[in-house]
Amino acid sequence: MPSNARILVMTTQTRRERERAQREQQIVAAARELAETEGWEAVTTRRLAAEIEYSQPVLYSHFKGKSAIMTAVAVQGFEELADEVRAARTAARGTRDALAAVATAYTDFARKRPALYDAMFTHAVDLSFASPNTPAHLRNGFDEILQAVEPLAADDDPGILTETFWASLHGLAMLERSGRLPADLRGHRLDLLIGRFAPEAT
Amino acid sequence: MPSNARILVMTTQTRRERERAQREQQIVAAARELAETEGWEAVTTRRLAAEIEYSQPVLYSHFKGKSAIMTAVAVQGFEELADEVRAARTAARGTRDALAAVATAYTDFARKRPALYDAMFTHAVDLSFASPNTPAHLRNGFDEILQAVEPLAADDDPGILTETFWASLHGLAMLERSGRLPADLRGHRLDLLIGRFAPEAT
DNA sequence: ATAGGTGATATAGCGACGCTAGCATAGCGG
DNA sequence: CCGCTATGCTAGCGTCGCTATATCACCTAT
Repeated sequence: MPSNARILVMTTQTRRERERAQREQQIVAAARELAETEGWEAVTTRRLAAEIEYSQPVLYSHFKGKSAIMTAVAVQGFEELADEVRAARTAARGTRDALAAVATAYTDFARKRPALYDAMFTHAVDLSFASPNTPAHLRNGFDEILQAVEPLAADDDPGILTETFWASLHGLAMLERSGRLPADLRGHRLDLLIGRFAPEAT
Repeated sequence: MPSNARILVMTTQTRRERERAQREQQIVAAARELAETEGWEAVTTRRLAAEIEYSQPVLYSHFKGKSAIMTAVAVQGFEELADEVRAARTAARGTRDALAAVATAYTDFARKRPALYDAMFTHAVDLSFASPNTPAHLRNGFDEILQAVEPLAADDDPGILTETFWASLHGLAMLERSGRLPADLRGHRLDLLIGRFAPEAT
């Protein structure tokens, strides 16, 4: 019977595709966990293969190469960063509070997930940005910051001001993480930055 | 004759030391040039050895490893960055102009020498910073920015404010270089940043 | 001038890396 | 039940940073 045969084929196909998708997620999860616990230099294709209990070449049937795996991890990171920034922003009351909450959430994310943040911004340069074909998850984080900055833009372009504020947060996160700024003054620096972008207590 | 012998030994010693120092500089220069023309991924120890026309192991009689060579390049970069920022600052008239000049000089440096800037901030994490034993060249650049920021500090701590401003410049430079901020709005972003740190036209 | 000693340089190789070619095998369709 | 497809494996290629060992040139002292 063709209909039964088709259904059978379909189900085994879907099962296989499901298993394939699961394994792909396993790879990404293993890469992320390994990077977060031992750093990206410990993430090798052999190590990843051992982690998912498959041989090394199967990675290349899922991803074009190691950098594609890192990019997949980065995409996960962008989703989570957007979530955390959104949560912080919506929980805040006033305009200035919202900006401070966003800034704190952002830098906290970078500090608490350094390997993930590295994948997003230091590696994975092939990820498109600020262009029409930018994936949605990549824009979401920016839009969250935009929401907090926009009320403070006054005569300035909100988008450009958001870019500037975002860059400041990124710079703070990067320099702090490499030990180039004293860690104990982190709160002071954030306060000063907020003060410059939201002068009056609103 | 012991005196003649000593003198002979000294001169050959000093000649050797001079040659050694020259070769060491050759290594650093080769690494820098190779990185600036083909990127750091093209800088391999074999490639460097070929460039200075010596065998690979001689590199390890000068430097502990490849990362030490990159650190040496980074130190050169810090010296030059400090020079350029100082030149820009001393050429400026008013307070706000000085801040703008410093900001432009800094981001221009990062944009025009991306490989050098990468060595300074993305690689070479082992370079000590913000600690008592920080080498002088590393502090000079910071002090230059401090000179421009200090008059604008008002009630805020000048050092912490400088750290914050510096981080903003660093973030702008990094995000622009990876294509995450549109290049054509670079001037706009700098203007907005300057406006936030030096509100009134002084 | 020459033998002895010392330091500097090169050859060769180690283990690990990202990645790929080619083979075996398991599971499907007819 | 047979043949095909495609999936995953073993093995290996070229390159990486780095090092152990050998060789050789040069300086010292007789």
